[in-house]
Amino acid sequence: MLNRSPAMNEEKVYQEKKIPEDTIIRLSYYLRALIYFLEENKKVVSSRQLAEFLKISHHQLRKDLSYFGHFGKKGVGYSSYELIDRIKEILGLNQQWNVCVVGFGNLGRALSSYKGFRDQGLCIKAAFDVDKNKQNKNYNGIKVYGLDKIQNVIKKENIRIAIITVPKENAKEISNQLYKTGIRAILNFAPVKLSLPQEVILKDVDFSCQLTYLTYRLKLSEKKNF
Amino acid sequence: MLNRSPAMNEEKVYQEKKIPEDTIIRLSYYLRALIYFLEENKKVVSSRQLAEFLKISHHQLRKDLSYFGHFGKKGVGYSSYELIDRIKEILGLNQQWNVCVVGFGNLGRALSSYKGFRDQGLCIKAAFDVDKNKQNKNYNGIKVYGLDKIQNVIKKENIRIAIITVPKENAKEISNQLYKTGIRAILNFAPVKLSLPQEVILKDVDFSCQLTYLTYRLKLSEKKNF
DNA sequence: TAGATTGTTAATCGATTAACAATC
DNA sequence: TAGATTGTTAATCGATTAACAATC
Repeated sequence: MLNRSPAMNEEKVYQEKKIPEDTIIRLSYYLRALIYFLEENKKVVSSRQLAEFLKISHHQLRKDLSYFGHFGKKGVGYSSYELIDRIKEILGLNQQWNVCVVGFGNLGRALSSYKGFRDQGLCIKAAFDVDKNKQNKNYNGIKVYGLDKIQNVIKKENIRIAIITVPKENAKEISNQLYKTGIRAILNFAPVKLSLPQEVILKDVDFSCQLTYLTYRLKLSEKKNF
Repeated sequence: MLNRSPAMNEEKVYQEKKIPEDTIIRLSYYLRALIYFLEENKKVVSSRQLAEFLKISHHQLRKDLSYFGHFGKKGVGYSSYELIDRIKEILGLNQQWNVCVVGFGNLGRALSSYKGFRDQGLCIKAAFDVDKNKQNKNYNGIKVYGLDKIQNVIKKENIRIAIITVPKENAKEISNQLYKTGIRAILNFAPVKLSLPQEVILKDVDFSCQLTYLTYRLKLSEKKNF
């Protein structure tokens, strides 16, 4: 690679192996399962039990965890409570993350009131929308601002993550604006490929694609049965 | 890939090579890009142009298409119009699919009014909710029914795909009910692992997981800068 | 101690990348 | 013909699966 920045070499110090994105996603599932087991008063769980519950292989679960350290006791299993803590630490969920939602249509509203976020340290601090009628109102404790307030509110509320739910025509411009205010992590629901510098962590969620995968598979299984 | 589904052996008879799920998802992106290019009056596109637009490699694009046939002209490229048609055919988007939404909260409403679906042949025909206040009303042309009407409406409207947006506590029961009425494809937004027979095509969408991936990466890049 | 279960290494599998012959 | 681009085969890369030694 040209122009390798010094930070690149140091990275190795912190992380020997590249960790698959799927592993990270599965970590969230492990966390959820562990919380469930703890609620059921299971204080120790084995990789087999967790894996069975989540319908994956126990090999994979142990392999995933092994990227990050040794969390279990051989012959015994994992302490639910401890492993929850460790996974939260790995995922960065032991701290609070302030989030904003840009675009306060149906989807923006849905995400703003989504219960699952808050107990993960994900805190939606503000929403933005062009529509004057929506502005300066509270919705489930979340205030809606005009787009011109993006810069100020993000700074003031120390927001690090943005969720884009604006129409696809406006998504690119909004994403650039967010970048300028210092946002480096975006969850994008607009069906467009955003053009942002590499340093931005970008995740696309695309409903149409997912539904279309279903139609593909349905069509396929029809062929099977003639 | 997460949660690879096992029904693969039988498919082999009808389909020589196993096709990666990611390839199918990318096909949706190719389709979208092609539609964009056609709107811009580009009647012929090369794999390089499409790939550049989507920020993937042209090798991958051609490889993906090669699973399904030969759609281009060597030395020339692809006819946008033709390739659109072929991809729609592959994905099953040349026919209408009737869909229902179970759970008419914010998210259910958001999906019901999502514009991107209809021009893909995805037609939301009905919604269901426990809340009596929501029932028997129209919302953007979509009627909301009580849960007791699931069986009847799905049959009557010839619905093949269900979207689950109920709270996690109710998702499993709803999914079983849907299975009993003949639904074999489900897009599940509830953060629980559903237990359904293998034949059911199931796709989970999990907002928390995706956001958490962002927190993980943000935390990681912070470490790098020391 | 015997049984159970972890953590890690090795083997397998599958997907992506690259190269190139075919051909428009 | 020369240049461009596809489609496919081969090479590489990476992730999953399996096996097993370590050890509670």
